[in-house]
Amino acid sequence: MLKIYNTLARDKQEFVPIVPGKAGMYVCGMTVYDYCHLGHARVLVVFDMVYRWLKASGYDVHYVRNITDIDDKIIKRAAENHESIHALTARFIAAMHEDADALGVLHPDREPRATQYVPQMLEMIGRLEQNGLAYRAADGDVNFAVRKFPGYGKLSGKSLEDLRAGERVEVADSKHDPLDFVLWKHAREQEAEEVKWDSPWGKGRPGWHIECSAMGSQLLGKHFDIHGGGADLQFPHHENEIAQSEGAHHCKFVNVWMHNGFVNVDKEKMSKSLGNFFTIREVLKKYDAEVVRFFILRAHYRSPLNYSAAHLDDAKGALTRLYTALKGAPPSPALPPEGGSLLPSPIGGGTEGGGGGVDWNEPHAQRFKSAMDDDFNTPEAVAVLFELANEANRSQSVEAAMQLKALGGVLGLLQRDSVEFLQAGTAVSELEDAAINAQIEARIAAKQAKNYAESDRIRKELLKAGIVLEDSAAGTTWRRA
RNA sequence: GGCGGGGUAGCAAAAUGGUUAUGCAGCGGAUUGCAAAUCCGUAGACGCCGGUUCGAUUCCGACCCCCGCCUCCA
Repeated sequence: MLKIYNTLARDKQEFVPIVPGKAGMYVCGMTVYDYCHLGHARVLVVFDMVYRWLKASGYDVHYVRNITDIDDKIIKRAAENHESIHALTARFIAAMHEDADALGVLHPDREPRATQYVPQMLEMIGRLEQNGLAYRAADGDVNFAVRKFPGYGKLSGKSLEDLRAGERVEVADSKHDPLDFVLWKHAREQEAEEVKWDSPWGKGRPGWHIECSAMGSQLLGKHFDIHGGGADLQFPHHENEIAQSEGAHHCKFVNVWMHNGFVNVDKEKMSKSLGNFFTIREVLKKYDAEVVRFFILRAHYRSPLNYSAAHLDDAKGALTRLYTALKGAPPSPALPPEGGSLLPSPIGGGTEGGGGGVDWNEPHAQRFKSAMDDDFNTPEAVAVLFELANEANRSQSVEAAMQLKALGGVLGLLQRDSVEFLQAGTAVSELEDAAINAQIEARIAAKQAKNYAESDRIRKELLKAGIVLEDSAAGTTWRRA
């Protein structure tokens, strides 16, 4: 039985899908005006893990992750670059896909862009106006009237009084209430035609919050199962989504709200404004993408995750242990189809996923399942992986190794060939495989001649270049430190 | 100020009212020409003060400290 922490309830609750056997999930994705940083990586990986676990649990999942391709920052950046917003967003959407693929993130079922759903947004704004929840302000904007919506604040646990008391926003005169937010922004003279759409309220463009309400209900229905995003979206973004959706449709919007914790740097949230962010591609120059994925999944999704080189090194060492245990495992039956990993057969049978299947009756798998069912407790699930690695090492059991690999696959990990992982490099100037092998040959010759001084010299030299040699009965192998 | 989340061994990170988390690092041993890897064993913890309890890191209360949201933000 899967339990999920629901922000709306402030508690873990049993997941009960609206339609038995199906799950609809919407996650707020990126605003594409720059490269994704590690904070974005966390959302991508965390909800990819949720998506995979729901699938592994046998749900027919419909996963929607949107792209915000029209907003103030995009307009600003495009103007700075002297390029169209289309050119700008196209570039960063491509970059985001590259980053997501590298991290083993499966493609969502749908990836709607805000600019493709303007008609649906207009329709929704019209409904809100009809329902007396939207009004046209003096400046031409259409705003949502927060105080007309009774449930406002239920997600974030804020009351309108509290919000007003601590108010730090400069009040836009045109708003009836300082907390009202914009649904439709009137067009500005100087703006490009590209960012102007016709509407019953004049030319303009959508406010940020309305896109998720419109796309969510369009693609998943007016009422769906799971909505996720970073913890910083809880308020106001998700609060506003609820107000818009429920205000327009008069029915519950989302059953389960999930929010992932931040990536921190020196205990502070990684963010653009603080300038303490690291882009995914920057980090991937130094660290293997799977190490980054493992680093993220090793912490619980709701906990803060502190980023530092030392922590990534630690994650690398841990993942190396897992892959080392996989050395004796048979090679993968096939490469995964889309940048990710094999999806093992769903719990309770089924053959989908082929040879990557998990034996769910095995004790480790049962513990793994219990952990994942307990609000996606990946740290616990990963601990089970290490116990399986120990088992595989101790007993030299191929079954244990295969089970390890299969369970790792549920998290999108451990699907590469072990040697490939252990020898994978990331630095620019590295020894070629041929050079390494030549050195190894030379060392073997020295060893056979009992010239240990020479063999040790060669090993030390390789170690300086980051190459660790391992002698065994089967011969000498190498990996990168 | 309002609301919310935390403080676990050297580092990272879970669970749990009484019994081994787990990974890295440490220590002892096995193995190795020496190593590495691996295995076996071992040490080390629950912010502070009270309370409940036969027993609390785990429940309750006070306190100290950290972080987040309240403004665009994953």
